[in-house]
Amino acid sequence: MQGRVGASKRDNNCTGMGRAGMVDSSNANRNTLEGARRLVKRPQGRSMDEEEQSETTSMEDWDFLGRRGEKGEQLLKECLLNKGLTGQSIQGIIDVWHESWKRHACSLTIFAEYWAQQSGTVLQLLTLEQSYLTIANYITYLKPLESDACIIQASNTISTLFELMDKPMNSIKNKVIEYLMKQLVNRATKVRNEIRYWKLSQLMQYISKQATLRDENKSNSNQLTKVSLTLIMVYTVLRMAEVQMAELRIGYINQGDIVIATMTMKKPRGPVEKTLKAAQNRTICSIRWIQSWLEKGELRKEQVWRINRKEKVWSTDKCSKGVKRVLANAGIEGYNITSIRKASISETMDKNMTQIQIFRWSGHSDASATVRVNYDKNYKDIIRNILEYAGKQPNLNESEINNNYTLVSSIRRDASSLNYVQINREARISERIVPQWDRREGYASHPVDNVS
DNA sequence: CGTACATGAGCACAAACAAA
DNA sequence: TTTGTTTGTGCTCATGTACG
Repeated sequence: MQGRVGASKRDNNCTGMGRAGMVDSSNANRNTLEGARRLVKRPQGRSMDEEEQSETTSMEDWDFLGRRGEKGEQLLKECLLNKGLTGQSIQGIIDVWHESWKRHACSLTIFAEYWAQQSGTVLQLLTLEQSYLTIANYITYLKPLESDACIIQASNTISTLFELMDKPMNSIKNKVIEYLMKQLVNRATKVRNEIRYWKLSQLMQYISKQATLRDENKSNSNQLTKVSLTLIMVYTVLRMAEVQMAELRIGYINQGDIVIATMTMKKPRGPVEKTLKAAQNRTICSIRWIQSWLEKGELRKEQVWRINRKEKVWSTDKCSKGVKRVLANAGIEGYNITSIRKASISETMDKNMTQIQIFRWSGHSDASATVRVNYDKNYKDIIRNILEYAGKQPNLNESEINNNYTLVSSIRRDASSLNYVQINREARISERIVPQWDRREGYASHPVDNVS
């Protein structure tokens, strides 16, 4: 039987959409696509296929039924099924995509519409030789129609699709595509402003004040969740999405230990476990806050924010908004969630922690490059001061500098954070001299860590 | 929810430097 | 001058976050 369960379901859906005001021409095009799909299907109709049908077309496999991404999802699955992947394998790929899946699906929908308009078929996509020509024409077609961000996304998505279809890389990404995209990408690049971040103390003082409310049992569960979430972000410098999918292990909470187990999606990716310890100051102790929150008992303890398909607790959106609320209440407005991470890291820098310690803690893999772009913005003014100072007092000798010690030392102290690049360089040199030194273990005990 | 915007890792390339 | 090596920089793309 060639009419697969999923296909017939989609057919129904399509006619439904057609009635909802689809223009005639595109309806016709859909038919060519559908027709081609059946043609492609037929030679593959083996006994294997029978098994696939039941497992790949059950209801919950369609994430975007009746939504924007529907045709994209359809296209992707058609292509990959025809490539010989099982439904389960495809689902595996989709699961890995996390946040990206939504975007890929929507973006592929645009491509599916374009391809249908070109009277293209799935079969043609499968046998396409020089994929970059298709991509290039597609990009050119989109240029007058869509925003820069949309076209960049479209280009990324379509090359991902071709990659998954095992087309050679040099037929997907080459100079033609690069040049076509250049203008768009340049326009989309953010202007690097100098931004002054808020001080962590501002947030901590606010939370500290809230602790009285907490102790008097006047905070509701919602508030406790938000503050706990914020504190976890401050202490662990995990990203929002990472905290949101985290599992809290509270077996040793009475000894003042909570383990946060999660996954990082940004590289270096993989499982991460961070331990929260009880802090001396109980008003801003994350353990105390989490404890009070759990005592409210509205959530299942081991899966605090986790969302699976059935049971939704706090989505990333909700978490993000909650934390922003806390920031706003603390008087920190107009900053995004990631600024917590930056504020935390900047705070440790101000306190003269060594760069290497900081980056081991924050999980950056190439510290100097990351910092160069993101965490030195607060110091631009200080640098300006230094330069101006040099201009005003060109001929100071050592004793005169000492006379001006208060000014100089304050500048020096603030500027000490600027030494990170040199410290890193020293670290690299040491590594070469002592080749047996293990990179991962060595950072903690290495003498560079003692630089203050 | 769909889309726009932002971030960060890794890569490729080029500048700078060193050695032949 | 040519060739080899190290260091620095910009670009790309996957993915996180914000916005309307």
